[in-house]
Amino acid sequence: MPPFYVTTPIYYVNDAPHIGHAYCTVNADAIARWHRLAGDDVFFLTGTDEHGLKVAQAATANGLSPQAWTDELAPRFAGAWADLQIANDDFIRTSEARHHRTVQQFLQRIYDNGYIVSDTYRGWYCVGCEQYYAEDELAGDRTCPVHGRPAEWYEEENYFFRLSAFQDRLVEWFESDPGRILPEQKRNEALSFVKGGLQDISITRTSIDWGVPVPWDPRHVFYVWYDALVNYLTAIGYGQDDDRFARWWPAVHHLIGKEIIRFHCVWWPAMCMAAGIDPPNHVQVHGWLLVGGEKMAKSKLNQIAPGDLTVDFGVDPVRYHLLRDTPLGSDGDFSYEGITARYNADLANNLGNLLARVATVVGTKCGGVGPAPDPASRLAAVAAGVVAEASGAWEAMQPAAALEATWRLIRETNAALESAEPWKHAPGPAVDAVLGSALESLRIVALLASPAMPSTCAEIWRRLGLGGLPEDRRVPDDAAWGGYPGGLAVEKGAPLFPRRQE
RNA sequence: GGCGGCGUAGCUCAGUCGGUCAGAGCACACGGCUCAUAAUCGUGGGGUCGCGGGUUCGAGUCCCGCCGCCGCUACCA
Repeated sequence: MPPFYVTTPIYYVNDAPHIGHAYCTVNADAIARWHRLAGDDVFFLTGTDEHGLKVAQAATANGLSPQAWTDELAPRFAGAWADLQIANDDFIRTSEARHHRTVQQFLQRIYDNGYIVSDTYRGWYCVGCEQYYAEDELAGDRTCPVHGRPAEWYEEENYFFRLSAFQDRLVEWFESDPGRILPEQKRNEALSFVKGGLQDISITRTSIDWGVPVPWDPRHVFYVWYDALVNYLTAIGYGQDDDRFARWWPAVHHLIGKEIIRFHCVWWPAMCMAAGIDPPNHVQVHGWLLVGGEKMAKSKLNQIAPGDLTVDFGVDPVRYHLLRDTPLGSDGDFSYEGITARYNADLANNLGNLLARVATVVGTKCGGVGPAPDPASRLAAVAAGVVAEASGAWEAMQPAAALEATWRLIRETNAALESAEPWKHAPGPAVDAVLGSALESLRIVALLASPAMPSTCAEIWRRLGLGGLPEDRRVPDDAAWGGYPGGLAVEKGAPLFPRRQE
């Protein structure tokens, strides 16, 4: 089985989980589920980023140690993902011992290779913020934009990563495979940044101690980004289990938001090179899920918690909407009108209603026993085309396109019923052929849509009378026309997606 | 300022190498059906493919200019 390693960024634990986080995580989950369905050996990783000044400050403000503080916060993310039926294989926290060990090993290696050097960091520093500011970030008279008091000129001995040494190799990496960073626009953005020249980066801090200690100089801790990125290696046994590491690396797919392109497409591959391992195979960049045209932010009070939506719409409809309405790469704008429209059109009217009408007619014309599909049905060709298109789209990390293709089979099946009108005819082979084919379409839809809506598709599977779960099947083999055996008891059940008013 | 991108039906968007490319879904209108969650099916778009030039037998699809919008231009988790 080919290895398929997919990651989300580790989320900064000081944030509350919101649908922007959920957007990325659900996409990664659906893609992971698709690859499991395709028979790949999948490892899906997410987690939390817990170091850094702001976390330490928040902990202090709450009268807790940073560790105790993050122990309280991390489960909010893990819990949010459990609620959304996210099937991650591991959940990593950067404060874990295993991660500290890997960071130290990895960065020691880079140090030994001569790519981390001691140098002096100079800049305008605000004591209140405990932070450096670039010249143009400061207000008039070089005052801190937050505190309004003058920043001070500081010089600090720091360790620097020699990013500048990797410009040529990074360009080579970018150009060795046009699919390295997708979509192409983001790739070009990152590439032009690299071509514009790279400076060395300060990667350690002495001002705080909530972080991973620098092994060769314990007065320092690593700057959060330099420890955070390494999580992708920690979880697959870097330095601990060489066979395991070799199985998953560099066959990785990093799913990230556009705001962290530089870290993942420039710093990270360079760090890997410096440590003597291959850079990641693929970085998939997604846009932002906006609310009212703006990025969600604590300060704007426009964050929407996933739980607020799932209580109202259900888990699978929320997952479906996130996957279907915002293709990876572009920004999306979340709205209740948007999710409601999608819910009614695609889930209630098309999918839910199709299952209901077919189940009813199977009940009246076939005594509730689902007939076998017609091998010569017009839908067979439609289904084959849909399977091919949806598969291609999932492979290309385009869940929206995959689902759009899948829904074409639903529409065609509704149309086929309309033209055959089995409810008007006496029971018999002709009616059986039409209804069996409709059931077969639903079976294939349940298979293809299961990465997006695992619970719903399992329920459809069950109502069709099929044993096991869609996720136990394999594509493309089990998506071939004719897989529905017939002779199974079909259950109508309550509406899968009750239509929503307004 | 520099580099890059975008501007196609009311809405969200597809449109590979220039020649049925003027499309899909939603919304809307009309008609059919009444098995189904007032769901579904069919039919309907006089859209200057941002504006103006150019190349070509022929351009959303290539070139130039203009207008409008957006992203990046480093040490922020």
